[in-house]
Amino acid sequence: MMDADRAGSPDQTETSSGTAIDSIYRELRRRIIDGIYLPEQKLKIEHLRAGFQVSSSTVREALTRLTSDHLVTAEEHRGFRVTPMSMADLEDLTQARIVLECTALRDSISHATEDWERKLVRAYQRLTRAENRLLHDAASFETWEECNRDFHDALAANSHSMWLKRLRQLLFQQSERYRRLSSLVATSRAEVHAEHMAIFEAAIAHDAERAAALLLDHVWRAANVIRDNAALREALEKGSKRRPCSK
Amino acid sequence: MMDADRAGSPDQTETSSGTAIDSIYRELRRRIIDGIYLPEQKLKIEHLRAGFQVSSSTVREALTRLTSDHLVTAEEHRGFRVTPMSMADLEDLTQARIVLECTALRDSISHATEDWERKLVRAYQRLTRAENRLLHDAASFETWEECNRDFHDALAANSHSMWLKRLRQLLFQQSERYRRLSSLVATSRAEVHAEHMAIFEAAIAHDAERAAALLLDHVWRAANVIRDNAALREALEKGSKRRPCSK
DNA sequence: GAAGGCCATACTATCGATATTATATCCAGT
DNA sequence: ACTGGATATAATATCGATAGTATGGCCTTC
Repeated sequence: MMDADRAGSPDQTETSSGTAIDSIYRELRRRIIDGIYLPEQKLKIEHLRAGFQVSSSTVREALTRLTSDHLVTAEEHRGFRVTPMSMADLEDLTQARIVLECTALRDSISHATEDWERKLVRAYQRLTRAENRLLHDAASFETWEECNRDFHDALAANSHSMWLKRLRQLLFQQSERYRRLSSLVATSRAEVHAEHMAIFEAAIAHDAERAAALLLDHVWRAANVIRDNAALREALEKGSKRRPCSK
Repeated sequence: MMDADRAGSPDQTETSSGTAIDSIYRELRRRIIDGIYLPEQKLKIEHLRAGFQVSSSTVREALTRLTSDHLVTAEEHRGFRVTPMSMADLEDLTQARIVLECTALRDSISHATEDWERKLVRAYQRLTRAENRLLHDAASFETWEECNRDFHDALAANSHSMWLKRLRQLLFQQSERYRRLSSLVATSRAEVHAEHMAIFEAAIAHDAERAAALLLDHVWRAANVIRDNAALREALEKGSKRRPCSK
């Protein structure tokens, strides 16, 4: 009844996920990261319920889950809203990311294995292709972002610490919000690619210190690019004090 | 402001919370950390609902929230259960904690202010008292744990990075689970107190490197104590493979 | 004309019941 | 006996409705 819309292939066990909560959770997450829902925007249950054609409880649980990702903030008796963004938060986030990303990378390298390196090479190559394509095809941004995420995941993947990886991923997701906000069209692609390459090579060479230092720079610069670019957008931030319309 | 839930107000942080979900959330969290609910134990909604005299939705949301703390794990169509514990996880957790605790402490010291130091002194003094009391009053363990938490919170409190503090707190909470599991009766109290004192003095002296190094040792040793003590309990862990009865 | 309290309105929190899905049980077929 | 599968059972996911709270506007009062 409810999933009649995407029915059709009997063999396929559900495209996105079995449970409605989960698919709504994912969709909302996407919208928040993509900036479709703006920071501090109110997320009214009734409104979303109607949009998704599900019951309020379902939306409610999806929102509660988003709270774990710190993408949504709940206030008692005042419902849910998109977690705010600010330059201060970006600064903070970047600092924390550097700690986790670099630690995880060092750890990865110190446990280096054939298998990990193979995967890292693959991720790097895909990213390289995506970065080349991006030079003349601005529409492939989506793909690039995915490859970028996979590459950074791959760098950390070999760390034995699930906790480091888990927390790292949480922060990375947060940083994606900021990256989207500042449509980083103006970024000098070449530089970013050079940074990725340098990190990759240091990692493959098992030079943990060098790799970590390069990664530190990389994360830091990316944040700077966002900050500068978002200088324009900051107006938007300040403007959001006047509570953006929810409808 | 918004996360004042477990802040250092010793007077009243209580059940009187406006919403039912929240009070059940807290109670469940307490039970899990205290080990009343064992690792991997199934948390059946219907059973809890009856116990708390509330509706299933309420319990469900409380459980979903616990997922953020990684105290509860949800599997699709298979409900919720207490997140497993293992020696491997303790190892991992300790490593990650060291990174965050030490970074936060360094950061705290580098921004040192009068006010912070005052608060740190107070927390240290309370902890000292609690540790003395603990020598002849084993029942005051509860209090000690609270003071210990406050002291470590205070060490990190002056860091400007909300993210570091947030993640640090998450991991600290996790470590409390392990501390409880191994009723650390046998711990040589004197040593622990000496470690606390040394960290405190280095922090007050603004010797960030020394303080961080001492804290590293402290966290590491605490984990070792737990591991050794829990060697006995490990049987329990292995035994849990045979899924503990959920009633 | 401004401060303060009261009511209508809009949501949220909570409920109890139903639809779905997994797990355990039991029976046939080899 | 043992595997395979149909059915009963137990829990979960989802629903739709109601009880409870905050918020903003309106009216009274000074």
